[in-house]
Amino acid sequence: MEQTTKQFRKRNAILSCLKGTDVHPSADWVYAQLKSEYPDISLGTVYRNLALFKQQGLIISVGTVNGIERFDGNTEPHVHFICTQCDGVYDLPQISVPQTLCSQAAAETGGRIDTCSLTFAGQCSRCQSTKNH
Amino acid sequence: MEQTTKQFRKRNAILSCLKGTDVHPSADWVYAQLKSEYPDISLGTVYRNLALFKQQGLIISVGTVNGIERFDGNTEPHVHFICTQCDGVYDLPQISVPQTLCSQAAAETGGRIDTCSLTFAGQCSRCQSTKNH
DNA sequence: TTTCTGAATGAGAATAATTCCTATTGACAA
DNA sequence: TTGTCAATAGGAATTATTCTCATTCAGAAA
Repeated sequence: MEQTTKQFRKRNAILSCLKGTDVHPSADWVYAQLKSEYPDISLGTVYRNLALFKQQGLIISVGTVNGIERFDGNTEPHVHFICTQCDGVYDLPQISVPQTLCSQAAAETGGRIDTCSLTFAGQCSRCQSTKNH
Repeated sequence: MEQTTKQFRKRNAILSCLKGTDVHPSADWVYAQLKSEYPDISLGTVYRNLALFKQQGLIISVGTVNGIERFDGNTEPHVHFICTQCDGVYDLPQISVPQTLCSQAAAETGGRIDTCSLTFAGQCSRCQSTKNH
């Protein structure tokens, strides 16, 4: 962890925000969260640091949901579920991709495999139980 | 298949373009492909029909690669590999997601699951063999 | 202390993928 | 012929994201 001097206070706050939530937030969500504690934080700073963390492997991208990129502070391999109605992104911790699949993929491509992402999409239970008027 | 009257000529051409390629193209790629045969085709028409086909289930979205959405005319469940260097999207036809995983996912979410997407990312063999100067 | 250098940032401009708007055209039915 | 409706072209509008640049700050050097 970097120092907590004023120089890195916002950067650390952005990373902590990612690590401390399971909503798989967008850049704008992080920005809104930190706005109260850091009123002068800039959206550009959030984007800049998210790109940095992603490149450093401290966070991952879940992909885009409705045209907006979503991030995940949990870099352990795990499976996601996306609700196409409320745009919520959820973890499915009980499921994992068999290691054999990754090996087979590596063999089939003949190239190098860095990441693997398994994502289900549908309608979450909350949206299902909500009556659509 | 819809009629091949002039009314649907471009619409059909867009769908045929998707069905007849394995490059998992972007809207702009489709537009460029059809431009020679249909010089007055509009990019808006491509976007409009891609959205329509996606909604009708005639094509699927592979997700965004470098901020650009990529499509696939093959709607059969299959696995993808994305090269992060050349942005190429490839099929991995020898791999498939075990049906048990989908069942487990459905059980774990408690909601409804519509789609499942397994995607590997890395560097394709062609990019690997290309020397980076 | 003072000066220098480089990283981090805020603010806003710029970019670019995608969507929206409107007039036009064509197919078909009455 | 007339009316209606869907499909389209063309371009404007939107918006998530990136870029630019002046400023601030921390730490090293003098």
